[in-house]
Amino acid sequence: MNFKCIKELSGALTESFLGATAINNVEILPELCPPNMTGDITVNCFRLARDLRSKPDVIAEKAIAFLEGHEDVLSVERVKAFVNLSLTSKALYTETLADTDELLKDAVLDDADKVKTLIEYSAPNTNKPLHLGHLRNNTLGMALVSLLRRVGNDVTAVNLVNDRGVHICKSMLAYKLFGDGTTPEKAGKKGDHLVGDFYVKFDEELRKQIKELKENNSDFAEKSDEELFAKTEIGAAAQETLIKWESNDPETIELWKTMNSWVLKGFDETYERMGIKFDKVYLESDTYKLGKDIVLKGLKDGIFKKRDDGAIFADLKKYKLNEKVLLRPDSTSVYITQDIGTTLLKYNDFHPEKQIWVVGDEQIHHFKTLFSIMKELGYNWADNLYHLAYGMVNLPSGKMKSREGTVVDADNLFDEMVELAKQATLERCNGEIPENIDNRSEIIGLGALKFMLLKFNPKTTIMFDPQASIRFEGDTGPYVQYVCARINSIQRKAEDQFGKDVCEGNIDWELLDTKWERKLAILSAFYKNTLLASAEKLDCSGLVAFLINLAKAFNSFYRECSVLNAETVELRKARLALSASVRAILKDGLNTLTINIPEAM
RNA sequence: GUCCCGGUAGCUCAGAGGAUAGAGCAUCUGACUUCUAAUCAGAGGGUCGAAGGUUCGAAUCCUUCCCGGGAUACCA
Repeated sequence: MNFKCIKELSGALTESFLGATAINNVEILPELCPPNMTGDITVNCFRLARDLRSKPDVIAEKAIAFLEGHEDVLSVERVKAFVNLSLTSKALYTETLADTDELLKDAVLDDADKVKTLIEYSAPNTNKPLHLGHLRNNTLGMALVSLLRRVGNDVTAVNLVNDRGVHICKSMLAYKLFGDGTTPEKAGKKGDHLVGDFYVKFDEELRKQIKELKENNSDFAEKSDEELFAKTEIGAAAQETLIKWESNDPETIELWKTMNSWVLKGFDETYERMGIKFDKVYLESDTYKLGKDIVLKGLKDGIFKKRDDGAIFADLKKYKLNEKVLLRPDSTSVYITQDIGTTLLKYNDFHPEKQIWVVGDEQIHHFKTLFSIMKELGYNWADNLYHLAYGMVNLPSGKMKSREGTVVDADNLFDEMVELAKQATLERCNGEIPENIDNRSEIIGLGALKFMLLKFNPKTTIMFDPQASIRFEGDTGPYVQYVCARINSIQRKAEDQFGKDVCEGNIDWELLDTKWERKLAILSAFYKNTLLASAEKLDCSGLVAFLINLAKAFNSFYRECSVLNAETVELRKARLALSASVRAILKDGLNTLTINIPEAM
């Protein structure tokens, strides 16, 4: 929502500087007026100078002249080419919190700007449970899906599960060797954790065998672990398992199915806890052969080339990329071959205008290569493929490494957050245990975690300090949730004291004239642009910051202005309505970030 | 070597070429007989990695350099 006087100013300035024939009015996005200046919002005429083809000062003068006479404007002040204006209470509230339904409904893209989008995220391997790194992926992915839908796009969310390959065979082999017929039920463990244990077990055994090789054979002493993999008994067996899998060996397939079902069941629990739903889940075991035909056809069409040894490759010089092998000399696929296939598969399944991959930034080069190849293949939609590359999550002790046991397990982290939320809740309820304490703690704990992960710009590498990151105070999810809980509480008490119809009838918004009340209205005016800018940048961190600021402004208001003990009935009604409107925006924002709100805290 | 991403307060991070560079945490001072203190009000804390350049104006754009991370596979 943009204020009427700003829209009219835009028209007036456009006509004045560009003439009546200008096709579109110059867009004016006002800024929040800084605290040391007098005014509600600021029109920055420096920024308008280029579009209006005039000097900032001249534009500012013109803007002042127009705004001074405007009925919605209380006062204007010019500092250099900044035009600071205060709005009348009537204009301020009418166009913001007095009609929050409209404000929220209006916060969508124009139809022409809506894009049918397909987002792939999560993409787990079925050999170990999810850890904090996956959590960042999942949180970014689900929030992005939610945000793009919120502003009106048609979005399809898909997952591509990496359920085959030598890493899966490692877990399978370790299970065969050391599993002793255990199951998740027998072990009392989630399936993904159980399988992950065998993956670790495989690695332990592998390292032991590599060490023995090096000790017993001086030829091997200088070799890398990777070179020695196939020389170890267990490494060779893992490769053999993969060959058996690929040739459909019944026993191998049976074990693979069993263990994968354990893992997937475990993932489903984790997804459900986070609130993740995919429109479609692709399994790599179904899709890994795709792509080969496309490459062979590309060779026939002269798009790809064949090397003397038989390998087929793409020449990507014109994209400033190296040659990329697409089929090995033995004509087997490589990683990118599958991706060519699944990209096309996803396109054919959903016909999106844009495809987004939420994948870590170590794969930037891979996606550049993939997108270039899709362009070479001549798909006209290949210009709208986008890799949302997010940074790693590091610990104070350094990188997370499964092998060294330094990963932060996702399920354990959830439990820890929820338990801390529960303790914090219990501490403040004077021995009286709320009936829905578990549900409440779940919402607070997960909200804190998601909010923390979304606070950062996706491309930054996050430092996750368990001590510092698990917090419920300061700019955290619970801080915003708490404001909603406070408003709920006020609402309940108001109804108890003054009856259910406490907020009915006309609201006189102009009674809300303190700086704390006005601040809430001013901030709320920026909600639409915040959402749209976040969606455009594919980055929720701006929305997170907005919610913190609005929540902060409410807490200040809460201290300074009593709702239930307001001086008059009319004022009380107006403040109740104000609070309800703020809550509606906070709820809309948190829900867009896929964060829930507890009834009370 | 080449390419990509970072470097802003003690720490973690925000900062559409625009006003005196901000927030949270930590430290310090104050506020619960009060609509929920998971809160609020305030203080201290900065050579925006360095040096040049462009501009009326640079943390932001350009160049060079330094530091950290990643990529540069016929691994996934």
